[in-house]
Amino acid sequence: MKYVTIIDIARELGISKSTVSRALSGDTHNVKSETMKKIIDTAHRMGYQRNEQAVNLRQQHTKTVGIIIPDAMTPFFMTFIQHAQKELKKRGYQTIVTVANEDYEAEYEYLMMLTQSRVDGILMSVCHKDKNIEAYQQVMNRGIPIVFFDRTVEGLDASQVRMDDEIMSYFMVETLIRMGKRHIIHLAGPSYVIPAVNRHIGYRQALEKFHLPYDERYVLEGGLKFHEGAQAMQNFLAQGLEFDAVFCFTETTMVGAKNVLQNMHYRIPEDVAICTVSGTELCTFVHPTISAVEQPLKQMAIEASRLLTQQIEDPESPRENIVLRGEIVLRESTK
Amino acid sequence: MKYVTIIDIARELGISKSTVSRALSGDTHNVKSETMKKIIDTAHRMGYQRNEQAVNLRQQHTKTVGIIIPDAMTPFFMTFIQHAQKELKKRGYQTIVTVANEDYEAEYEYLMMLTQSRVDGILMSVCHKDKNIEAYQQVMNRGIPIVFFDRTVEGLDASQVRMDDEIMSYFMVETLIRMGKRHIIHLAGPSYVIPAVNRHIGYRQALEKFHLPYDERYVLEGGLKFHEGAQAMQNFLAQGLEFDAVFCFTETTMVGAKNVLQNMHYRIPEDVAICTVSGTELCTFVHPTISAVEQPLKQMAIEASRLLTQQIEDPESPRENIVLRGEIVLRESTK
DNA sequence: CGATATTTTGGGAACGGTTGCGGAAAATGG
DNA sequence: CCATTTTCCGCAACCGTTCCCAAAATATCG
Repeated sequence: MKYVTIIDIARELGISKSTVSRALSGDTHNVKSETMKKIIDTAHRMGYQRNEQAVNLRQQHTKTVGIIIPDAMTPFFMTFIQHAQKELKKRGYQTIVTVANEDYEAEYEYLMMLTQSRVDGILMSVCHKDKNIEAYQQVMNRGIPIVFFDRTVEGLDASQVRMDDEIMSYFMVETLIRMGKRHIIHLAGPSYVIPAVNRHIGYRQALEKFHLPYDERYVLEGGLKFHEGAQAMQNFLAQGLEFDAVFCFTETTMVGAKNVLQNMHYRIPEDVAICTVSGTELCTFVHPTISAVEQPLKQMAIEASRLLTQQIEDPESPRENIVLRGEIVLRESTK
Repeated sequence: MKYVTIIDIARELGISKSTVSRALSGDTHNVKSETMKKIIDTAHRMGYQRNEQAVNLRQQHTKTVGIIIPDAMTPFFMTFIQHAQKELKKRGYQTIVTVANEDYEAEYEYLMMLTQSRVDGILMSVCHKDKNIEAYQQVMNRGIPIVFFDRTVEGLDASQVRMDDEIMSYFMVETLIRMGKRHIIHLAGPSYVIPAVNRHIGYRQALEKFHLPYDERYVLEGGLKFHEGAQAMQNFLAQGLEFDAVFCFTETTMVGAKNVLQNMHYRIPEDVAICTVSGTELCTFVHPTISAVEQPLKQMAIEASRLLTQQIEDPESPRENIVLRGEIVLRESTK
């Protein structure tokens, strides 16, 4: 019913809690190996588990980092988190992950909750590129480092890790064009998410490079969720415009759009090619499999974790803006 | 750089920290409203945030519950967690979620980590029905309640929440039979996960009820992961047996099997009907949409949270074994 | 107005660890 | 065998709160 403490162990052995503490933290230099063994044995026997709260209070750090993501349903974030947790653990940090669910007010609350729990640093992908910047700044001013990944933020003195979205989008669209596609829809994302705007830029640049007209009617605001992608596609279809390819800014809305197309009996890839940025394993689960720009998720997670722990351990360490190279994987949807 | 404490506030105002503490915890009965106002104002002005570690240490509880799930990639668990977090928050508890990744040794480690962090209770879906039972028992003996959901465990004096798997599976297979299907494959799960065995039972009962032969060759051990489902399907196909429907024990492996079928140009539902237990939104994302038994996820999360907090607050409160009713949703894959 | 009741405040011991400092005991050296 | 160094251990302060108890301030009443 009650947890055993070092005092219990000390009493059991008739020694002081200082010695017990030292032994349990492996201070071989200051406690006789014989005593050490005795202490460790009884600690084990009594089922001792260090009280993290007490240690944190005393040490003035928690050895845990908070992670805030906008969405838990996209495999992208979940995979990132798995990698980050692994890397962070390797570096001696626990993680608390929170999901803002695309709601920047919830994001703000989680941010406060995490600082209140005294996390040593925060890894985050933001809901909205400007809504909470003052809050981010405030947290950083208090000495809690934040590293942003993927859905980053502008004008803050913080480290960031992201993919080369413009370039990869450019290449993806170029691929479509070289396949002979001439009426390429861009299922874009909201203008308040930075990767969305970068991917839109890449799309536009590719069209320009190949002297194809840039037509606003072919740029769909597809939101972030499955049903928004579907809705956008339906709206486009209602206009009756000619098209032969869809370039999506992200996987989730791509699936929505794809479903609408298939329900209308468009054949993929015969009638219309589809591809997306930020594809994950999900692109191989659906039918047909989808060509995608894959993010170097693991590397992103590792770099972000490195940057964060580095800055936790040395607040003066320089901020870095890391842009990683994505990779195009062609599948059935663009045959 | 440093957090402000109640002592800083007390010093600023020339009063004692006791009074500040009382004011900040809203003890209107013991502090003059005037003083209260003054304290709250300066606390706000100085950017005070309560140190949770200190409070936890003092209060001997953390007001947080740990959640352990076997997998983060299945929408089922993610959705459950979202609901549980919401409900738990409503009841005044924070959550720490950990993902064991189908590895019971990792699960054990997370269990230890959570008790070390002194969570007040644990909500979990296990990796393996027997591997860690002594550990669960041990944790519960220490007075930390555990409530199991979905992938439950046998022979423990713990509350559990799950769906009526046998019955729903029975009905789903019955539906298939009534449609005229006579060679129904069961893509089963590992025998160490309880819902998998229950769903298998339901399948078998339906066959018996309708006097269809139960043939071991039609029961595929499909594992838990996408590729395992695909592999199992491929193995079955290699045997060249006749079949007209597939009843899957879970969504993830269903998608794997479905892809194999579609790659082999089986038409769904014309050539073969497909359906699954534990379907989520994902079943509406794929093409064609998939008939499924849907779990009352929200209700499961609410019940589990209620049971857990109840037991945290009153250790003597009786254990409950809640079996919730699932719902069959017919879609394109069984037309 | 003094006595008593009530409200409001302050002092200080916990909670469970860590750690600098000093002293006792043991080891080493001459 | 004594002086000196080294090893090992205990004392006590501290981290930021809460909360019991007593003291102080204020209100109530005959």
